[in-house]
Amino acid sequence: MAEVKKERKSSSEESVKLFVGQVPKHMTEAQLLAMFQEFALVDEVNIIKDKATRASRGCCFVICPSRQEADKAVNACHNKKTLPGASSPLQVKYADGELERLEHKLFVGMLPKNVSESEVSTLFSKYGSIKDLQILRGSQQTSKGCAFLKYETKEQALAALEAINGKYKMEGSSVPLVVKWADTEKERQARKAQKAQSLASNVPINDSQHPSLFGALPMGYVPQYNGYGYQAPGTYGVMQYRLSPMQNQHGFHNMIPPVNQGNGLRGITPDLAPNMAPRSYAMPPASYVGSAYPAVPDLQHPLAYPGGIMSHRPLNSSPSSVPHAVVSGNSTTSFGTSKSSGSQVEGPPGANLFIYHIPQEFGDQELANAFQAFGRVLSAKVFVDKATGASKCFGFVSYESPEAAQSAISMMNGYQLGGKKLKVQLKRDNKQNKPY
DNA sequence: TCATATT
Repeated sequence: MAEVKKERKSSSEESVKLFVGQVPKHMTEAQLLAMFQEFALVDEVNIIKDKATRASRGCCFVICPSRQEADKAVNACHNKKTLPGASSPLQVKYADGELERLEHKLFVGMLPKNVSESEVSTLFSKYGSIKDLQILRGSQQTSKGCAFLKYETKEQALAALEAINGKYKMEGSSVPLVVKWADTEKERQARKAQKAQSLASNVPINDSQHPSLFGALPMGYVPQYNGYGYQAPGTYGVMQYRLSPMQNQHGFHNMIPPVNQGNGLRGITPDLAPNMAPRSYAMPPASYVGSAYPAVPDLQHPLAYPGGIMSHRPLNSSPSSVPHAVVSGNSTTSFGTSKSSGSQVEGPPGANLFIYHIPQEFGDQELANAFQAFGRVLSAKVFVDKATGASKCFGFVSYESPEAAQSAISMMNGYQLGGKKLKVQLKRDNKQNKPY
């Protein structure tokens, strides 16, 4: 019955969660706690673990009782200490969403374009002292009709949110203001990635695979995900249809291949239309298509390039979507059939490669396929941009043996693939000779 | 252009 006092500091309003990277996988929470407590008050350490294997993912959360203590930990440790076994210094920063939560930042939408900062300020000052306010503006300083706003306290922000959101119309406006908590950095990135994704996959692809997207719409209407980099007033992230003349003229309409205009022809898939491959790479002789290629590593053209067959979907290719050309034949070494999931398995010293100038559309699977002729591929990883999902065009391949790696280097280094020459070399090893 | 990982 009696009020239960907050039992844990770690769940209180003012506590701060830090994200810590470059944590050796063998370290325990107790060890980390002891280490961080040398620099700041710490309530708790949680190692972030793989959901399936429960193994450490090499990072953790640190809960500090206040922002001040959290800052002490950041200042003392971030980029300043390298733990034994780690390859680079500790990364210590506010966990995703913490800064936003701490700053109680509000988004205000549906502002009339002609209202000024001071008018907004006057309205919102009724609920507390405003620490920061900016109306978002375009290139000619024209208002975008929304603003970000910070109060001194969360209570003030909440009071304003509840009093104004959906209830208050500014002078001359027929719609009420929208007030909500600002998106976190992570939510923005997610939206950005989704946008990049739809641009990459919808626009250049022939519509036969996306009938639901365009089939029922009047010409000139394209689906948009919430257009802006922030909340569109009143939409809350829901798909909506907007007229987009720019995309109609230059983006979407002109991308439809002539053969598909006006005749309602569907079902021409990229697979059957080799002329629609986005780029032309040196293709293996036709007789090799359908077998694992190369069967013999010392061919002139050691690659089975999947171009024109699967390259439209590099980002979410899965073993089942990988066509014939690359997985059959002699491969006891097929990447897809061995353990390929989860964390990167590293081979013995000298068996791990760093590869640069990987074609943009290669994913992990394509990389593995390209290198499987030289030995069993333990893992293959192409690095991608976190926000956009686009390949960074470099990656790693690990073999069981250094001999395989050497063979791959001699065959593949300098090999021209998609306009650029691959650079294939042994991966650097940062933590080779660690002290006992 | 060398493993960046957010329970």
